[in-house]
Amino acid sequence: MRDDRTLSRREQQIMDIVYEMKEASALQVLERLPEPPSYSAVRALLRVLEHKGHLVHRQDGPRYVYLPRLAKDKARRSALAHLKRTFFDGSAADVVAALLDISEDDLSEDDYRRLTELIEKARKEGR
Amino acid sequence: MRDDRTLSRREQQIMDIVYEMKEASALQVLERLPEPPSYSAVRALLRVLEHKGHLVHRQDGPRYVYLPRLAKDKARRSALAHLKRTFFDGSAADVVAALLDISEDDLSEDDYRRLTELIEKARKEGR
DNA sequence: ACCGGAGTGCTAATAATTTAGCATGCTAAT
DNA sequence: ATTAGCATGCTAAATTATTAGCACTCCGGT
Repeated sequence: MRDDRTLSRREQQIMDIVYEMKEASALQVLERLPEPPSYSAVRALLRVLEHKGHLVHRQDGPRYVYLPRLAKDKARRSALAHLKRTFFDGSAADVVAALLDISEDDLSEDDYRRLTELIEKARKEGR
Repeated sequence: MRDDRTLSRREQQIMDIVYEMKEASALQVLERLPEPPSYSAVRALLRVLEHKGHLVHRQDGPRYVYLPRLAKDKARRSALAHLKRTFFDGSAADVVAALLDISEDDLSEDDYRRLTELIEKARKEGR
């Protein structure tokens, strides 16, 4: 294990799954891994991720259920900031444009209203 | 090299750098890598990434300059879609909320106007 | 004509990741 | 009280990734 902050390929895949599911057992992770390895391989990785401080577990009956150690909120921001910088030259507006583009289908009238409100609110607070 | 689609840790780091810079020589990548390896290690990775189809290079005088093979637009969408799903339960509105939150400082009055327009436009087209 | 410097590709060693398998413990059902 | 099932931890082997170093080429300056 070279580094505690950056993740190996499998580690990254597993963290994504756990973030998406909020929490997951070894079996649930296994089921969602592309080119899934053995069950025990998954468990080993989960243990490593916990050791590195990315996950914590709680006992759920007989088994461990893992969840991200970092508050969802922080993880979100950090991932979003990284994406914004890496792919969008740091432009929030460009992110929104792309977002609308890929989201058309699942945005309701209410969603649009909410978005507009969010922006209005930020605009007022922002100064 | 196990897989052409998923990236190893270093490969991921390098791709991020190239995306952010639009294009980069081996030396430029090296300068930006955390815990930088040798120059020749970086060159080897760049060659691998090209072989895998993630980068292409063009000759720039005596040296190679690498750039992403995938159109920026596609790469953006794909990365954004992944983030939206992984961290935001697929909710575009939640992404925007977080985005505004981390972007306050660098949004001008004009930016806010542009954002509102984008949303208006999408709303009209979306139905 | 001969460096020196800066680029390339390639290769082989090293380091890290990823994996399977085994020993063990607990629980519930026969 | 055995057994089957499913969980755990651990370890060692196999696979991948990462790296440094060498051989070579090209160019510009002495």
